[in-house]
Amino acid sequence: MKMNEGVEWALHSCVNLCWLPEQAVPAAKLAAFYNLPAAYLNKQLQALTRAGILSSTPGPKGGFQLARFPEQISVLDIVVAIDGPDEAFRCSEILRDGPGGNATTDYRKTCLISQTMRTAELNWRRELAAATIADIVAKVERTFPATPENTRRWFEGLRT
Amino acid sequence: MKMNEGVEWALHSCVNLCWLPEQAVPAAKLAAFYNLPAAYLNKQLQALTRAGILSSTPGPKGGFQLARFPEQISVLDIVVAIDGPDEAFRCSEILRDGPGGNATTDYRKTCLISQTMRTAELNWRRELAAATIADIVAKVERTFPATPENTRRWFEGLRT
DNA sequence: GTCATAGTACTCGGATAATCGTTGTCCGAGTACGTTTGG
DNA sequence: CCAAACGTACTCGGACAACGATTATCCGAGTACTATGAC
Repeated sequence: MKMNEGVEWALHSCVNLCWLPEQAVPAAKLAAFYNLPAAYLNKQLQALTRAGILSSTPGPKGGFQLARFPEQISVLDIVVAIDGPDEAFRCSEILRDGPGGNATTDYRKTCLISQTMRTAELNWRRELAAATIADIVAKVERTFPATPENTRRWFEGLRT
Repeated sequence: MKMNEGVEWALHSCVNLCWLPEQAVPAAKLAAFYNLPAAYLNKQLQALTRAGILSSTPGPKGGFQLARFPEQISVLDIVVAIDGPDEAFRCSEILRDGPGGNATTDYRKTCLISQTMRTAELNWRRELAAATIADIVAKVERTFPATPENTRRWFEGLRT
């Protein structure tokens, strides 16, 4: 079980975009900040755009920027946008193929093993849905007060 | 993010083994119960054996059986045995490659994004660690009282 | 001097390979049982 | 009749392929800016 690596990149990029409001940042610059492969990060940002988390503008002075307020972007939103909506544990309803299996019943709901795995994963999703980008940004600014200004300056410096 | 499919098979097989105590059940029979590929299920049962969850005996009248009491086998134990111990979200510490990155600090602990993902996943693990095979068996017996006897009879019938 | 126009550089976007992990299969090592053979 | 040895069938165990998803890369469509030339 391995989550798509792009989730980490997307989360960090969204946090950085919070500190660069009112401007579009190209994928190449966001990638250069962490020395990431630019083309691949671009692919992830495209997924965020399709999900309505970012908005993109092509051409010179173009790039990506947040499409919503940070308070309205949950960590789960980004995970789903990059990693897909499917659950990790997928009940294949093997009880149906066993003796006494019924073709009509939905074993995803009746099977107690499925229920156990499902509720655990649902709570995981709930926790990630409660955490917003704004929360993370606030914690970073409280823990490392210099980070926002440093980040802003780094991107400004690259701009020249 | 997709969990190994064998986890579901392993969980169901362990529950079935609870109803067949004092005897070794070969992988082929456990697979036939759900029409699963026998050789591949065997592979998963091997992993459970390596983890100390099952004990195996080769030769005629051989097979697998629980190595511990069902109360001492958590769902997490089985997940870890089959799917591996690695976490789904793996912080690659990209902050180190960014400006102001330090080579000595452990960003898995300081990075707030990593913390958020980590605690959510830790809670997920905690929940699965609290659920034992005995719990699931008890719930099944309470919800479907006929299942244990039916299962036992099915395996006995195949034995002839 | 001013405006229109052509050119250029830059950006996203999707289509296209390479790599890794999961899925699936196979054959060999070892064990217990049944059978046979000698005493 | 009894016991020991042999052969056979069955099981796990790990090594070996096939498939699919993730990872990575590249080129084309479109846009805004810039430079140039005509009026």
